Amino acid sequence: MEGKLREPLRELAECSLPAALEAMGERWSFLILRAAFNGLFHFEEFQSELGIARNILANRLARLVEHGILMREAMADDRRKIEYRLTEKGAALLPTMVALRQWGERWETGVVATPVLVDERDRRPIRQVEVHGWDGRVLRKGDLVWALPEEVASAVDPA
Amino acid sequence: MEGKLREPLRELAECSLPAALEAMGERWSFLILRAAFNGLFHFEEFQSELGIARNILANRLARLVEHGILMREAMADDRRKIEYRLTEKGAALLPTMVALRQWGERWETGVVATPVLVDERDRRPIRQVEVHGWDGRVLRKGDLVWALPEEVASAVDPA
DNA sequence: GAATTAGGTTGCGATCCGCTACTTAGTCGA
DNA sequence: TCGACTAAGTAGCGGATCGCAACCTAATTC
Repeated sequence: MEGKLREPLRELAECSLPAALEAMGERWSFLILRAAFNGLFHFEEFQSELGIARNILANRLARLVEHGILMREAMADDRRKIEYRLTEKGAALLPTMVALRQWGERWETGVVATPVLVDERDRRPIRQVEVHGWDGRVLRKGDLVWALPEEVASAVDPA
Repeated sequence: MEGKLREPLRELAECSLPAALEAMGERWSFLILRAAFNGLFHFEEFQSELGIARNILANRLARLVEHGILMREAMADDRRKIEYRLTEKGAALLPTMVALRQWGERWETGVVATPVLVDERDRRPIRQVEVHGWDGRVLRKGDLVWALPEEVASAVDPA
């Protein structure tokens, strides 16, 4: 029952988790990302809201820009001001960030944060982020297997 | 259109993302977790597969045990051997880990990893991990708002 | 009881983090 | 147009963390 989910770790190069962590794995990166999701765009905003040291913040912002997660743009009306905003690639981290936050709520702080994240349309709380199979079933640890490309049932294939 | 998703960052204590990062935000933590998901249990397995320094590995394992993400248990048949295995809390990080990995596949390495994660039951690839609303809609950056508890539509409330 | 193995610990140099102070370029008000 | 101010960094430095190699200890095997 145990070793169902088994990836050949010998080929670490084939796994993109290290690559993702290369971009987002440093201290503060996720908190900066969250601030960007929350509508903060400027150096001083990040600095005062997060309480991060200025040189570290400068370093992280440069790194996130290098990795294409944030865009850096001087504002037209006041060219001192630099706007950092999420790229499509950065915005694509939303599920990861929400999943991590929900995990923290459930298992670390133990309380649902106030205010709560809701769907703007119906003002209901969002669902837990889960792993779903092709048929929509929620998959847990034991439901996953690694398969070679030729072993994968294709989407047009009837089951 | 921009600042839709806005959390009052002044109350950082209310957000559990920092708490989650406290537990999982250090170097190697996620890769150790992935190895644990992949059926590795022993110190030497982690060490040789990840190539992590022994003192750092010892430190991370102790930390993950402290946080209740891994369990540490000496094996009955050979009491030198220690088994580290995922707790329920650790297993609950699956969606976060898969989301991060999928993001890396899509945006960093650019290739779908081989082998591929499939649902054991139908051998089809799993879905992308997404944020869903109460009604099942996929929610993106602009679809989310923060709401105080009294503003949240309850599940029994008719829309 | 000697050799081996699992899981660490220790020491040390290199890197990273965080704090404070300083700098530089652009803007504003008189 | 000159001085004050502000946004976004950079520089210097002490402390913490990382990574490598060597060593250690208890349990097991021969």
